[in-house]
Amino acid sequence: MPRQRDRVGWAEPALLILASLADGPKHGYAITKDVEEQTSIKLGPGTLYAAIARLEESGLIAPLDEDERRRPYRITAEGQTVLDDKLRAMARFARTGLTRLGVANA
Amino acid sequence: MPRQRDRVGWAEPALLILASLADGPKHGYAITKDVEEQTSIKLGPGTLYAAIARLEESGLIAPLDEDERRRPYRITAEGQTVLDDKLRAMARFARTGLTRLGVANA
DNA sequence: GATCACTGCTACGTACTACGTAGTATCGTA
DNA sequence: TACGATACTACGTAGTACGTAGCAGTGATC
Repeated sequence: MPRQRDRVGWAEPALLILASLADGPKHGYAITKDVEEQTSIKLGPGTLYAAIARLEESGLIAPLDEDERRRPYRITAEGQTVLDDKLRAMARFARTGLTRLGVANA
Repeated sequence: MPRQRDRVGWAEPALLILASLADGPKHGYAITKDVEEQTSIKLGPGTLYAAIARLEESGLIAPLDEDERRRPYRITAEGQTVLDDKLRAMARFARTGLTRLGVANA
C-alpha cells in the first residue's frame, strides 16, 4: 500500500504500535502522537484502530481498564518477544543494506 | 497483510528488493534467493514481479539488457537515495525500540 | 457563551497489494 | 527421459493501509 510519500514503506502500523507500547501502556491517540514523534509517520484513525484490534486479537497487546474516554493498551509478553525478534531482524537488515550501499557508519 | 507466520511484518517486498539490488544488479529469481538468504523471507513470484514492476515504474530501479531468459535490474541513483533514507530510519527505529524493550545491545 | 483547537474514538469505502497456486519453458544431470 | 532447479507469466482472493467524515468531550480565548 502506498505508504507516506514514496511507495517504499519500511514499517507496518502493527510494528509501529508494538514499539510504541514497549515504552509503556498508551491509548490509541497517544500511540499516534508517539509514533509521529519517533518516526514522522502519521497513522490515521482507520489504520490505527484496525491494527490495534488485530494486535489484540493476536494476543500481542491487551486492553487495560478503560476510562470511558480512553482505551489504553499494554504490550503482552508474547508481544515483547515478537517485537524483539522483528527489531533485531530489522537492525540486521538495515546494517547489511547500508553496508551494501557503501555507507561508512554501517 | 499477514506476513510470513505472525501478523507483524517488518519489511515490505519493495524494500527487500531495493536492498538486494544495492549489492549489484540481479534478475528476479536471483533477488528471491538473495532475500531469502539474508532475511529468511520467501517472496513468491506474484509478490516479487509485481513489486519489481512498481519499482521500475517509480524509477527506483531500471532494467538492463535482457538475455531472453532473465530480466536483470539495477538500482537507480534515486533508488539508492530512497533506500538509504529508509534504512537509516529503520536502524534508528530498531535501536529505539530495543532500548525501550530494555535490551542491552541497543 | 460562542467559536475554535485539541483530544479521542467510530464508521465506512476504496484501492492497493501481498500471497498462493498453477502454468510455461529452458537447462543440467543422473 | 525424468527430475530438479532456474526463470518468469497469469490470475484470483482477501487483507489492509489510508483518507474522510462524523461525533463527543475538554479546554482556552475573545
